[in-house]
Order: sequence, then C-alpha cells, then structure tokens
Amino acid sequence: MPLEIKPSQALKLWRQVHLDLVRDHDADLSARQTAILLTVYLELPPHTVRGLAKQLGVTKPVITRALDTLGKLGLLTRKRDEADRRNVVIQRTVAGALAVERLADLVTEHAREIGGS
Amino acid sequence: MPLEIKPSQALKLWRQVHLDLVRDHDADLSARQTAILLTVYLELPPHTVRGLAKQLGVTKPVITRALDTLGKLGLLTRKRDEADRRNVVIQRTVAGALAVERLADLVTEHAREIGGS
DNA sequence: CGATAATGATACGGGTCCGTAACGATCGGG
DNA sequence: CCCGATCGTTACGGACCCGTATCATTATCG
Repeated sequence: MPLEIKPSQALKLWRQVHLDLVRDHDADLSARQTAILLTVYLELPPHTVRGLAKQLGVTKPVITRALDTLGKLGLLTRKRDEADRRNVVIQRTVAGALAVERLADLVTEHAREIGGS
Repeated sequence: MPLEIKPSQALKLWRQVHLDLVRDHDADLSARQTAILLTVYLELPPHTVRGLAKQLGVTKPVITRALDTLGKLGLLTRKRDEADRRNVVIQRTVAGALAVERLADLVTEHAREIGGS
C-alpha cells in the first residue's frame, strides 16, 4: 500500500518544511549534510567515509568536511576502527538523534496540516 | 482528511529525496533558495524582495543574493514594477516551472516507493 | 518644491564549502 | 620485510554566502 501524495501536496509540504528550516536559524544544514545525517541515522552501521562518499556520489573530502561540521554541531562523532585503523567509523549521538527526530516531527506535522485529497 | 505520514516514513522520504538532489549535481540549491523558489511558484503574485524577506524571516540582502543566483540559473526573473519603480517584481520562468515540477515528481515518486503502513 | 520614508542593491570583512591534488598512516601480499 | 594499495585527512586556490551598514532611486506628503 503505497504512500499516496499528489505533486501539489508534495510541493506544499516541501515548501512549508523548508520555510521552517530557514526560519530556525540554528539548523541550516546543506543538502549534503542532511543526506549524510539521515543516512547515518537510518541505515545500519557501520558507516565509513568512503561508504558515504559512494552512496552520495561525491568525493571523500566532501564527506570529511561535512563530518567536521556535523561533528562541531554535536550531531555525529568519529571513531577510529580498531580492527582496521585506516577506517573511521561514524557514530550517532544523542543530540543527532534528537535533531533527526525533530525533523521527522516537522515533516509529519506539516503533512497533517496540508491535508489529503 | 489529513495527509497521513508516519515519522519513520517522513525520514525515509526526506533522505531519499536529498540523496537524489545531492547526486544530481546541477540543482544544489540551499534551503533558502529552495524556500524562495517554492514560495514564488506556489503563492499568488506579486512577489517582492521585501515580502519574501519577511516571509522567510531573513534580511533583504539575503533575498537579493538568492535572486541573483536563481536568476543566473534561469529559474526566476526580476522586473521593475512600473507602477512603483522602487519595487521589483519576481517572476516565474519556464525553466523554473520545470524545475519545480521535477522536484514535485521526485518527492511523489519516492513517496510511492516508500509505501504506507 | 523639499524633507522624509521606503525599496532594492551594493560594499565589506569574515566564514564555509567546493574540487583537485597531495599527504601520512595503515594494511596486506609476495 | 617491503612495496603497492587503501583509507581518511589536509593544502590550496577559488567561489559562494552571510550580516551589517550604507547607497542610489523613487515615492509620499506637508
């Protein structure tokens, strides 16, 4: 049973959520940062720099920089993989989980407001 | 009849669409640019710099710069208001309408893939 | 008229991000 | 062992965006 949503509803939803994100001056994440954050919190670990780079179709430095920023915001942490010390494992944080949850509520809330057919 | 969407579905949807946006290297709009674009295409004209700044809760230069970028991308145009030449009216373009439509399809498509309860 | 207000654009200093290229650290096979 | 391959990070030059303050242009109203 697919999730039914019409193009016009999709646009309204997208706009309302983006308006909220813009107005909330704290969390102005770029599309890349958002994609990384959600991937880490929705997909099964472990997450590595190279894996994220491949999934997003970007280069490794892009991931490194995004992790710097997300780490500075406390939404994610890095840990050296002791089994293979070349690897870095990206881990979730409490603050990150809260931020993701807040985003989910934001989308859900606006979806409800928009109303179905 | 509200648009039913669960938090977990909202997150999946948000992630999938952002993944597509990131992978599509052409259209990497910031949250602000996206909010502006959708506001112009969803709300009734006329749209002014001042009005958009107020709606988004940002300063006027932010809007001016975003319009510069969106204009360079061909998604929007500016026109002097002949009635009150202090004002600038933001107008839609064919390319902009196509981009918005593409975004709508992207969201709708991923919503269908995700599936309901 | 002239003074004031309003609008959008610009200048500036600072910050972030980009892509390419190089780097140090680490692992693994011969 | 050692040499190549792999991993994540850093260096660099350039582009973009930010917020504040200021600007030129235009309208309004006494």
